[in-house]
Amino acid sequence: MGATKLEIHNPFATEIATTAKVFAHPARVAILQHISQQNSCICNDLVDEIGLAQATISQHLKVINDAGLLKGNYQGKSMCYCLNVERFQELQELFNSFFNTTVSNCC
Amino acid sequence: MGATKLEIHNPFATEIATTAKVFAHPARVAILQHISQQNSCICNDLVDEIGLAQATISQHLKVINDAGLLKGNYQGKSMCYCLNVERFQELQELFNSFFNTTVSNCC
DNA sequence: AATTAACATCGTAATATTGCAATATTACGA
DNA sequence: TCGTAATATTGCAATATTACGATGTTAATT
Repeated sequence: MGATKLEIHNPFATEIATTAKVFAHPARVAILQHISQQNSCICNDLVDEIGLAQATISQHLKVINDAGLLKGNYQGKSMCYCLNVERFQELQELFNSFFNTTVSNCC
Repeated sequence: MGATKLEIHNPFATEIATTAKVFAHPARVAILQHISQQNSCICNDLVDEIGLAQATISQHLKVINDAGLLKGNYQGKSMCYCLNVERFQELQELFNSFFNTTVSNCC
């Protein structure tokens, strides 16, 4: 054995874990920060900015996108990646509901 | 190649990612939930509760503990695991500062 | 149509994580 | 101190993730 036993855990725990995974790699966090810091739509200066190969950045973008965190469209030849703020806030609330319902009752 | 290139990312991104990893497994989230839901100190009924082997639970507890999230002490023969609420809130604030500084400026 | 720029996808190697059995270790009671 | 219950550690197999070169795809430009 070795793989994660996803099916045995409660849906909320699974949802939190799935969401956390998106943020569990510094490159993805850095990509989100960079997209956020630009005041115009940004394409793959991410490759220069983050310092990983284009294929790798693209792969990370896919993970972020699969979480519903991107809105993209074509502008000329290059993609435009923007943050899906609504979804981002949804995830923030998910985390906060986890944090806020987890308390200590002993010691 | 294949391993995470940790050194190339900014410290904040690395910190968020490291923290997120703790929550990036449903078993660890479930463990935190369970510890939180008990009104007395809890030991390894976690094994029954979560449905993983004792060695596996112990391993996950180590990850959670390494993040500073546990306070434990011995009670009779068994460990008492409690949430370190201060640290937990610290991490919540860390996440929120990430969420709150990440915004969308385009599209 | 051919070229080119910007991405995406595929294949694969390197590394990390997960899970468990087996084996320590630790702390208590007999 | 011996036995036992609870937990930690070790070693290893299975699986997942990360990274990148090579190659495909798409859309604008020539």
